[in-house]
Amino acid sequence: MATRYAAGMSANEQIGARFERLADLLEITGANPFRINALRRSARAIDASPLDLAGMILHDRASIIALAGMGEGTANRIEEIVRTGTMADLDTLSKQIPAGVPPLLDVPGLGPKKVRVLWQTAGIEDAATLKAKLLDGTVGALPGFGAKTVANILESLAFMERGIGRFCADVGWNAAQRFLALLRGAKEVERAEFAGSLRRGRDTVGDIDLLVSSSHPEQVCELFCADREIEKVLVRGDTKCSVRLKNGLQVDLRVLTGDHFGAAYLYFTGSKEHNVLLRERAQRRGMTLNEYGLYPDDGEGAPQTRGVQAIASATEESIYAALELPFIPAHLREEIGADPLGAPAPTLISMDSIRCELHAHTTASDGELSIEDLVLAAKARGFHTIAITDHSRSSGQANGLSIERLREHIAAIREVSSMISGIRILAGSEVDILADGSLDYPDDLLSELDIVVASPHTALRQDPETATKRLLRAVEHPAVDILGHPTGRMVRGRPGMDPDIAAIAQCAGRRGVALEINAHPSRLDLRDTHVRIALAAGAMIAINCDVHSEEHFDNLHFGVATARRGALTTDRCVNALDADALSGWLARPRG
DNA sequence: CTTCTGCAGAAGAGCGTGTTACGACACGC
Repeated sequence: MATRYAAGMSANEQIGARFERLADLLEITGANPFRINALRRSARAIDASPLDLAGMILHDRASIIALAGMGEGTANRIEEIVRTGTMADLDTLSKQIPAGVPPLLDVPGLGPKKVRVLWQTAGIEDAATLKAKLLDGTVGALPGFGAKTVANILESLAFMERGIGRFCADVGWNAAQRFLALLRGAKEVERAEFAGSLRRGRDTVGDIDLLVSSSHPEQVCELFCADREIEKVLVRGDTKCSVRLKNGLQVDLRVLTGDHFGAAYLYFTGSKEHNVLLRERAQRRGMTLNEYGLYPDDGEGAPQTRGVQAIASATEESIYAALELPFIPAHLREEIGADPLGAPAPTLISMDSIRCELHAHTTASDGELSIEDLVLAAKARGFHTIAITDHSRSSGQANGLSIERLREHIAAIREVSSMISGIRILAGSEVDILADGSLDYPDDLLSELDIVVASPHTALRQDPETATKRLLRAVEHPAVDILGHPTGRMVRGRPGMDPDIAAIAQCAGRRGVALEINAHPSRLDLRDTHVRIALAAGAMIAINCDVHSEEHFDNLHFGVATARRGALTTDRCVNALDADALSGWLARPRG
């Protein structure tokens, strides 16, 4: 919540943030929950939309209303923001509700009802006052607040003071792999998987959702809760546990029997919005869907407890089929933009389609591997090509190569190439795109290279217009093949630039330049929404690990997940080309 | 606020767990 209106937000995100804030305020006033939910849906649809909604609202209102979850009310509000720069009822509510009250919704254990009681009956208007009145006994005397609740809220506040929010995906990935190894090693466990936003491949995770099938849930919960990385067990039931690790990450475990696994996997993978859409669809077809299965809707409660035979439950595939839907890959279960449920899912790129790595560093600049070790590592991964792309001269902090050193480096790469067979080695460079869009080496040197990845590393706070011009100039340079980590953002770090991705992608498409998804979990740049925009504008996409050490090859799945979320298909990815097609691409005519 | 059924008005996902008060409610997913 603190990051709302932060620099680096796109125009859509700034509009979406207003909707989200209005929803928070209305929730505290006790407005119709369906209305609040609808506002949040609009906020997410606006955030994720590849369309320039502010630009469209005045002349193409109908296209906005046609999007899923967007109606007249949303269009009116967007128009109001565009015309007046503000939203009248948001301003009115902001005056009525003190600024410190909505953030209290973020305190685990507090929902809108409790926040409202705290504010209206105890005059608590911010986190600091809340803490004081928890400690002096004021809160404990309020209805609905017993000793346990007071202790839990204090605990939550202390946790929040540690400043931990969402985590980069790799933190979640590593924790999940460790727990899965533990669980899969237990004889009571038939199957264990991670679900949630980690399975959907988001660039950050708020917590980890683990799912186990077993006939002995209590023993599984006991094993799980005894793990030594756990700081605190938050919830401990017979089939459901929730813990917080020492690094602050929350991990939720749910145990079910195998015949329900598909329904549970679907439910815990989410997104929440996707679940709601599926359940509404089930209702319309006279069925009811919960985490145990898809059942005929006979109007009674909880079908799984009454021995009702499920229509589908063991696999996700069977449930989608029974709902007359194509199977929707986890990466597309976000209910975003123009992706209404029921549209046929594209055949997405997958890990085994990736045939080469086109962005890697050696000890010549800031990598850990020699040319030879890098090449052998790439060969061991089964790649037909590895591109060696050390930093250029301006990247002093990364030991970028001078013109002379690059010439020597090219010769050294050619020599290794003559000694190692079975993989093609490209002599390249990750050349800096300077602030004005020029490249960091002279043209004649760039033309000697087999491949050029051009990337921005500095001046990442440029305004969108300057950034767009800068990147366009790089894409138009005849030597450039790939635009590396185009915005320079760092996940949970810096916002990076906010250029007009559509314009850049359109130019890249014309010139045969690929836009990179940098697979490092701290970058994931392009991000998922950018990939959609770039594909619509006609660009090819690269998925590169930006290898600095052997383990970096293992980051590929993060990049592929981002690509899948952006609906990238194999035919639009340069890393999926076979060796000849890749050569053909690199030999394309340059204007 | 949006969507769907029928054009104005209703309906809107479903469950486990914990707290607080002992059936009901809030919360979080």
